[in-house]
Amino acid sequence: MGLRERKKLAAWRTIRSTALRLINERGFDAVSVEDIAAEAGVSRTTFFSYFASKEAVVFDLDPDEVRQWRDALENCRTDTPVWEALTDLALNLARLLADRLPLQKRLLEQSPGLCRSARGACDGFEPELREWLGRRCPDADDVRISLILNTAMAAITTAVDAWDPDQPYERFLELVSDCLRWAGAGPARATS
Amino acid sequence: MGLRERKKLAAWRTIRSTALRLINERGFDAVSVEDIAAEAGVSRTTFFSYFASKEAVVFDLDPDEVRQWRDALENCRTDTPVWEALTDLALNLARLLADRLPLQKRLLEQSPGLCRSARGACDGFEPELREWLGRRCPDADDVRISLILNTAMAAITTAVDAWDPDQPYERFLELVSDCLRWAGAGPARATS
DNA sequence: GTAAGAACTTGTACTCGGTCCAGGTTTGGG
DNA sequence: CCCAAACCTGGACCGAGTACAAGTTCTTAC
Repeated sequence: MGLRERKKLAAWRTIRSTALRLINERGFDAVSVEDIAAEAGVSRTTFFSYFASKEAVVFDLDPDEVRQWRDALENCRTDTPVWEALTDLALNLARLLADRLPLQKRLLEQSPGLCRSARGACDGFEPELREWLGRRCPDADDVRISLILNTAMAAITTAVDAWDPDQPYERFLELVSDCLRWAGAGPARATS
Repeated sequence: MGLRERKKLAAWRTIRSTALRLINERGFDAVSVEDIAAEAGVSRTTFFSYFASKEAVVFDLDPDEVRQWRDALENCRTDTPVWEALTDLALNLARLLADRLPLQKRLLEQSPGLCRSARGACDGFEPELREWLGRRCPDADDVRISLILNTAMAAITTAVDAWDPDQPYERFLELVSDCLRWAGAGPARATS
């Protein structure tokens, strides 16, 4: 890894941690991109060369995390039913994000403007997950694949919504697991 | 209905139809709020007093449609299983939106910026639907209610995504119906 | 070691969405 | 007919995001 790459990663992390600190202190809407850039010792333009939007600085994954996530996708067991494997992946991901998710959830609660883009944050995982699913269920058509994906996303979203970030993280993992189990079993059966 | 209200509704409809015409001609990103306001013979400020955002002018419901939707919610049969009733509601809503949905879908395809807010458009129905669901399943806890709601939304979203707006609208209704049936039955069972 | 060139940063200027407000106009009720 | 409330308007303002030209720093090939 050359000097250039190392510097880039360092800059990325500086900007991100600075941003999270400021936003944590003052709230998302009360911090401008200028504030973040200035405090991180970088220009506004540079900020936008690292993050596609102000929201992205809250939701983007660290390159390390991306690598771990890809590994999890690769080394996923193939002998279990799809929905179980999907649940494992989700729990895996949840553990991967344990550091930042409580903060993110707190931010979501206090500034509704972020909620919209939170949806978009999940979309980052979508293409790879879809490809994985396609490999995993070669006989399913596109609509079914999308449906499985979107249902799983909905379950995870529900877990995030329902979770109180002051509760221990274990509680969140339970929620993810529960929601996926319920969704997997089908809402039509569970209700009168 | 007084003159004031009638004028307001007329203005709402003028702005909306003007906006849809322009956006349809030039694309969402190539039309500014100024353009819309000017063409509708109204000021920019007034535009924002009618619509909360530029996206809203594409997705907001006509007051008439809102009334019809509320009616559908009220007069919903209570003797069928919840998921079936929910499916009926969705199909009802889909028929209600038959006029504009093809256009909306075409816009979604061509300008990805709209996709984000499309999610938010569904959120408009959420509070009332949630209340309806709560009345319908008094013994379910909040998380379960959310899960049912979000799963249904995911199914509908999937149907919208999968639908080609050049296909007849009947095809879309089928997709909605199919997606809700599959999601209701549970993705865990349908897959290996 | 150095020179050419790619990659990165920066300031500036611009567009556009969205908010705020003060003042003018219209409408409805009494 | 008149007053108060509701409505519309222009203008000023803020912040996100983009474009670009000029400057700086790293890489690489010689």
